[in-house]
Order: sequence, then structure tokens, then C-alpha cells
Amino acid sequence: MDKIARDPMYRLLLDGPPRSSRELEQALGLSRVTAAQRIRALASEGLIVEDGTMASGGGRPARTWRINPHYRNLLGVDIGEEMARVVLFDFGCGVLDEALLPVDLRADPAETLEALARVADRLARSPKATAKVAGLGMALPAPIDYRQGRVAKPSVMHGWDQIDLRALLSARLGLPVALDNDVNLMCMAEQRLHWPDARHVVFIKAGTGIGCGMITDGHLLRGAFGTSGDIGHIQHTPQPHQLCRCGKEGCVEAHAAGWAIARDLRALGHDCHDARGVMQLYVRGAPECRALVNASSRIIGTVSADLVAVLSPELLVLGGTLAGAGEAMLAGIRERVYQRCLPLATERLQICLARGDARLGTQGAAMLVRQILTDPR
Amino acid sequence: MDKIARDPMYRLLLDGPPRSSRELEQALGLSRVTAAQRIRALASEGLIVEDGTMASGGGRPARTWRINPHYRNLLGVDIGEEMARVVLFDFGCGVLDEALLPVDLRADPAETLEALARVADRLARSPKATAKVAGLGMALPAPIDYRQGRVAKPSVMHGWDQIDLRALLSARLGLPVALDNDVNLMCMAEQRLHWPDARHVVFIKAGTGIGCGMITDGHLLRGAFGTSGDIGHIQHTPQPHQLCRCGKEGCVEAHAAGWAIARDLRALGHDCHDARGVMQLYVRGAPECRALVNASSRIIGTVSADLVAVLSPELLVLGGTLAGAGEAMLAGIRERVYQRCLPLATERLQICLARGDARLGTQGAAMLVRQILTDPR
DNA sequence: TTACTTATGTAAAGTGTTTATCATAAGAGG
DNA sequence: CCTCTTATGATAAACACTTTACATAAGTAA
Repeated sequence: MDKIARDPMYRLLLDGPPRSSRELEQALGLSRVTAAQRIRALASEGLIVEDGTMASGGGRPARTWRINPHYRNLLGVDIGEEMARVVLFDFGCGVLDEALLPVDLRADPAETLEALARVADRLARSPKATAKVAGLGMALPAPIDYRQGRVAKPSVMHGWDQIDLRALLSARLGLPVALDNDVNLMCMAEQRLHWPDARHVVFIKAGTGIGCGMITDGHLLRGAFGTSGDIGHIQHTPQPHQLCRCGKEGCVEAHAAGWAIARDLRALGHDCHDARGVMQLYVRGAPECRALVNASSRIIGTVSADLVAVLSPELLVLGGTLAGAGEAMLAGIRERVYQRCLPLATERLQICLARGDARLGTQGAAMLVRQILTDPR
Repeated sequence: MDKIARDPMYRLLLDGPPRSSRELEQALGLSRVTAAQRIRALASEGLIVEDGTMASGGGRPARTWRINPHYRNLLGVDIGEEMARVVLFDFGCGVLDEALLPVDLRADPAETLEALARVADRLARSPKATAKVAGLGMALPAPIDYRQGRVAKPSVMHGWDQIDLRALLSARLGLPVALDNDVNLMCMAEQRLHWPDARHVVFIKAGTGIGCGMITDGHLLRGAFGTSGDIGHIQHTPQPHQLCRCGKEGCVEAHAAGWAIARDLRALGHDCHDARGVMQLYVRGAPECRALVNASSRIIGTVSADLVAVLSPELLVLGGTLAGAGEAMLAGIRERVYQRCLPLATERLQICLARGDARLGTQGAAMLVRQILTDPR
């Protein structure tokens, strides 16, 4: 593991927009002399580069500095329930190259890992790479003990909790590796990249499964055991109870998740297996599908209302495959949130669709390993 | 406002147990020389005093240092829906003197404030006082914008949102004043004083109203608009909907709060007006009251289960007047939490009664103003 | 008692930061 | 063009903290 600057100034530029010398100085509470000195040091090592000049306010305009995206590259992996995505990023989380591969989470984890490692190796040597790869981050659809770097206790990833995932991958690839839950990472990437000023965010991922990530006071909320955000298995007692894949009845997932909608569509004679299939039917305009998606959005809205009442966020973002239904999903969520929450909590609340694309999970994964690599500890 | 040390070393001793020179040095990342020098400075100003010696580990035992509780005194005020409590604390939040006064939240806030100010003035000159009063903290049963120092938009405190509470009180008393929501402050005091090692805590206050406070990663969670923890007006669709005092139907409060139980007891012919009245009947063993309290505990348990699933705390504490029912309340909460949450979230979760007494709110208020007085900013 | 261990005090030398001062660069506005 | 404003660079003295080294204090274990 090669050394990368752990200077707080560099971290500030990694997380935020380009800044001038004066802004850096003020943000870090340094004197002008020290700030300038540290900027020089970072620039001479090639970690940061000049970005441009700010608008003049009547005097000499300030130069701004930004990170050098080509100082290192990063790999981000997002394992979904049917597909895995591997993306090669520059150090600013800009996309350089990408690969998809099918995965079967019920198969032997070792085989899946080896397949992933081969793809990662190939991407690291891609002609589109601009620098050495500094680390790999991985998003997984399971609760993760992200300090231990392993799956805590999976609902859909049978057998994955037995292995020391981080050590295994790190040894196989010769790279620092960091893991976390996919929803947490999507939440982090969405906030950092698209809503940098929001300090209290709830991110709801509605796809084949349902989960949420939370940012409070600018920090990702992982909970005491890394299992936070489990809204999929809250019971909200809808009229006829449905059996959930977790073994309980009446879970949110069993009524509103992609797999549940697909189940209901199959019962109506459609060929549909997951959230992606639901969206295919949805865009074709199948009325039964639209009705089921609308119902799902209202169930998700019910849970969202509880989250808003408890956490009082300024922003509620909907992501995941089902967010492809766009305003239709938002309408159901807004309906329930405004109906059930007190005006004080909703009058300044924004409810909207995620701005990030399908690479959000991989971006969050890359940001996580970058964060760990540059952490002063 | 007189100056009080803002040295991080002093804050560490304020928040935690007595520590030795070496422990302080390590906790703050200082060298031995600097730590000793700063300890000398704090001791010579009378801010800290020697506490004793640690057990010897084969060599000279280390001296430990603690804050000097008599350096300053603090006032804590907790305004309830029927009574206000004013407590004079030493700087370690030990109780020195105390007063209760009836309040009517529907009356003119100015009159209530003047009555409070007179009591505060009297306590500050109490013969039990050990030092000058450095500040006053106040806990209020309403959402508070704690930066602005005023009531955000009250449900039960009509008219209180019109006034700049902090400025008014501060001018009247000639003291720094800090405000926050009562449940937030109870949560903070309970965690800091009784569970200092717990970093993820949910505190549920079940009294005349119902609310919750949350500590995540050791920090009190206030949300974007200071309105977090509003579990009283979550709708959980119990069978026959009850009208809530907020104007909606089916709120948790309308079925489980002290005022709702009192309402049901009055319908059964009992003379009962608030949570305190409910507890009086409860300890006398009235069967209808026991049944209603049990039902309430299960409704609170349902909400608790959602909180546990979302936040993944290591500790769920029940406080407030209804917590006086003890194990009976816990039983209902545990029943629902273990029934509805995944084992991963509950296997290491503790569910218990608050250890703090009726002064918890005033203690939190005193801690808040102490925190602000010693904040380096 | 002596030997060993850990805690604490003091002084000198070195590192990094801050403050203060002076000089230069580069825009806006007249 | 000149003047005003803001940004930036260079330098030196003052300051805070760290490291190192040595001395002393106060326990335990033999």
C-alpha cells in the first residue's frame, strides 16, 4: 500500500469543490503562510493542480486548487443480486472504464470473487487507465461489519459471512480493499457528489430489495452493529399479510420491493423476475404494473414518513431500480409524507429522485476506499 | 459572561471520569511535557483538582485529576406540561438545591418566565450554593431551534414561539442561557451520566406526551430543523382510530401517551388528568389502568422496533413518567422489538429503564449550557 | 534493605505555526 | 493611464509543542 497524502487540506479538496488559498486557510484554521506552504508541498508532489481563477471582487482574482484526478486510479465494485458492476475511476471519481458481469449469490463465494478479481485485474490494466490503482472499494447487498471488512449476517448472500472478504481480496489483488453495504455507499455518493451542502439526508433504495442510508450532520450513520437502515423488514401491517423472504409476514419488502411486485406480476401471467423486469413492463405501460408500482410507492411513503418524523432530514432521495418510475414513485412518497408528518418537519424538506446513475454504488465504494487511504487516523 | 477554560483537556475531564496525566496525554495526542504543563495551568486556576491515585502496576502510582465541582455553579430548568423544576448544580452536575413551581403553558409566557426567573435568582443566592452561577440551561417540551435559542413551533406551548426566549432570559438574569428540547436533553444526560461507553442510544420518553432522543456515534441527533425524534405523531394504524391532540388520527400519542391513558381512565369513571395521575392509579393496582399501560407499552414497542431496525442502537432506554411502571413497560417493548426486528439488530441490544431520576431534564440542560460555555468554537 | 518499575519534573534543542511587515501581482473602475 | 482592491510571496521574530535526556518520587517484589 503506497502512501498517499493524509493532509487534511488534501481531504478537503477531495470531498469538496476547488478552493482558493484563502478558503483553504479559513476552512482549516491555518495561517496564510502555512496554508500557502502546504499548498506548495501538495502541488509539487502532483497531488493537486491549479483549477482556474475565481471571479474578481474588485481586486486580483484568487487562484483555485483542485485534486489532480490522475494522481491515482480507483476500482469500485457493486455486487447486485443479479449483476456485478466494476468501474475504474480516476481519483476524482470520474469514470474511466467499466465492466459488468453476471453473479449468482447462491453460488460458491470463492468462484464469484475470483471472477470479480479477474475483471478488476483487467480494468486496472485498461488502456483507459490514467494511473496506478490505489485501492478497491466494494458495495454488497448485505449488512457489513465494515471495520472487520466482512459480511455480518447476510439475508441474500448465503455463505458469504464465513470468509474474511477484505483480507482475501486484498491478498489476491495486492491492493487495499474496503467494504460496506451498498445502500450506505449509494447514500454517501449521492450526498457527496450531488448534494454537498445537505447535512441531513435520507436515501431510500427501492430495487429488488428495499433499504435506506442516512447521513446525519454530514456523517454516514452506520449504527452500533453496522446494520442500520433496515427499513425493508419493518412491519407496517398492510391489509392481507404477505410472506416475506426473511420468513416473517407483513414486511415492507413483501409488499413493495421489486421482488414482491415481480411475484404479483407473475401471478397475473407476466414474465417478470426482478426490479429490472418490473421497470421493463412499467415503461411499456402495462396497467397492472403501473398499479402495483403506485401501491409500492405509497407503502414506501408510509415508511418514509416515519423516517422524516424521526430524523428530520432536509432531503429525502429515492434511488434504486424502481426510482426509474420517476414522478410516479415520488408522488406516492410525497402523498404519505405530507399527509402524515407535521408541517414543521416537511415545510423545508425536499423529496426528489437520485441524481446519480447506475454507477452510484461503485462511486460510493471508490469514495470509501479513497477515504480510508487518505485518513490520518 | 465570564471566561471559563476552553481547553480540550478540561472538556475531557468535564465529560469523562478522572484521568491521570498519562491518560490525558494519550487521549489528546499531546506530549508528556505539554500535558503536564497544561495540567499545572488548569490546577493553578482552580479548574481541576487532584482526585486520588490509581492502583500501582509495579511502580509509582499515577495521580488522577478531576474537575473542581466548586469552580462554578449551574442552573438547570425543566419545564413540564404541569410543573417546572429548577435545580442548582455544581459544575460536575451534582445537585445542590432545588425548587418546583406549577406552570400553565397556556398562560402568558412572560408571566411564566418572570416566575421562573425569580426562582432562579433565589436559587443562585441559596445558602447551599458553592460558587457563582456560570449559566442557565432550559429544557422545554417543544421543538427548539437551539441555535436561535427559541421555540420553533410548539404543539403544547402556544404563544412561546413569538419571543426570543434566550435573549429575554439572558438579559433578565444576566447569565448565558441555552435551550433545547426536553427529550434531547434527557437523552444526553442519561447517556453521558449513566452509559458513557454507549455510542448509539435511543431514549424514549413516555410521559404525558411521547418523544424520543437519539445519540449516534456519541453525538446528539437534532436533525436539519431541530425537530427530530417526533415519534409521538407517527401513525401506526391501530384498530379503532383515536383523535390526537395534534388534530390527526391514529398517532402513537393518541393511543399510548399519558394523556391518552388518562382520557380512557376518565371514560371509565376514574379521576385522572395526566401521566402522573396514571401512575398513581397504576401503583394502587387498578386493573383497568394496568391493562391500558400494558397496551401502551406494546404500541411504544412497535415504534421502538422501527427505531431499532433503522438506527441499530446498542441501547434503548425508557424514561419519563410512564417508565415508573417499570418491568411492565419494558415487557411490552421487548416483546415487540424481539418479535419484529432481525436477530442481527437485537442480539447485542440492551433494553432498559433510565437510570436518571426526575432531574434528568435539568441535568441535561445544565450540561448543555456547560458545554456551550466551554466550547472552543 | 536493594533492584526494578512506573510516574513526574526540568531543561535544551528542534520542528512547525503564527504574526507582522514589506513587496509584488493582477484584476476593477475611473 | 492611475488608483483602489484583493491575492500572493518572502522573510524574520515570537510562540507552542515535541523530542530527548537526565533526575527524582513513590510504589512493588525479592
